[in-house]
Amino acid sequence: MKSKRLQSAKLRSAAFKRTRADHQVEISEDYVELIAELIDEKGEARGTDIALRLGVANATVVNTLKRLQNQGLVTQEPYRAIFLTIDGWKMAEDGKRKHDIVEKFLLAIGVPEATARIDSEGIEHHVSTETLKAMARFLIRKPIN
Amino acid sequence: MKSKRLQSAKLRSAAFKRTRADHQVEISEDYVELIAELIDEKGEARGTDIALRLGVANATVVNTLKRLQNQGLVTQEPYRAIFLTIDGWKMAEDGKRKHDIVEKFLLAIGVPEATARIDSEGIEHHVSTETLKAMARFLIRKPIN
DNA sequence: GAAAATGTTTAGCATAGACTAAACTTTATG
DNA sequence: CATAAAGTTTAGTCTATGCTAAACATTTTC
Ligand SMILES: [Mn+2]
Ligand SMILES: [Mn+2]
Ligand SMILES: [Mn+2]
Ligand SMILES: [Mn+2]
Repeated sequence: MKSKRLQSAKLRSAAFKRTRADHQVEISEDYVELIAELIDEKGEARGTDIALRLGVANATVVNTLKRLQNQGLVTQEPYRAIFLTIDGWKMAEDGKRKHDIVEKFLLAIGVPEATARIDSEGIEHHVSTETLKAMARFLIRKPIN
Repeated sequence: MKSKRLQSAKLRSAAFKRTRADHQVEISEDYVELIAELIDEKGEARGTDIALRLGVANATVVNTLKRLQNQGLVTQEPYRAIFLTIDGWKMAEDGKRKHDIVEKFLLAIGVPEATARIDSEGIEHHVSTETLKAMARFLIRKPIN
């Protein structure tokens, strides 16, 4: 009982710290995933399309892309389309895989399609490898009915 | 086919917008839930304990509590404990209920305990009423084994 | 009850992510 | 090919969340 009390602050803060860490990479993940999507769909990713799909202002995209470039996830030149680096592609693919599993999993437990699309956009970033595995296991055993 | 394309930017941005909205209330939810927890456990909530459990600096807690006070979620006086308003209690209780369902649900699909504790801290804020219902349904049908 | 320990606030700073408005560049159109 | 439209960047601002270091207040201890 006492040991549980004593550890509880440390245990508790570990969870909050993980959530804060998740939030730091969340935007990067969404951007690269979206850029990959646009390249796949339209052949190239332009700032305007990113802004439109994210629902943010153009200037916000310009700002964030600068950071992604500093992080080595994208390359860009003025007035040109945006490209992903090797690291960017890797993050995009991992992100898409995770996103798909989470969304399909929500559908499998009976969440309506529109809601699954919306909720998975936020949930995906807080799902650890172990939870993702559990979701994937569930999907194998009990596919979408 | 075309209509899907046309709607896709709007549909896509709706999901991102919801996630951004979730993030705006996330910290408030975690704070009031934690404050309720401390009051329950120790009889009162002090800044230091909040900081310790969240894993942030004391000054950060002071800052954030000012905002929560402006939002009408807490009341406080210098060098005194922190209290929840009616609205604060409501948010804390709703938050705890949601958090519990998410955590138990993760356990039910086979996520290890430590991981369920950590992941639920982030996931809880992105779970809509419908998804929460689906999780609750699942728990009734298939309780933790 | 004075000194030390603990708790709390203030001050100053940094980064991320959002916005609007204005400037500039590229592309399309008449 | 000149002008209009569309796309992109820059500049300036705001809020939220975090930090450290220093000041201040309360509580405990001797
Ligand atoms: Mn997302
Ligand atoms: Mn919670
Ligand atoms: Mn939380
Ligand atoms: Mn989140």
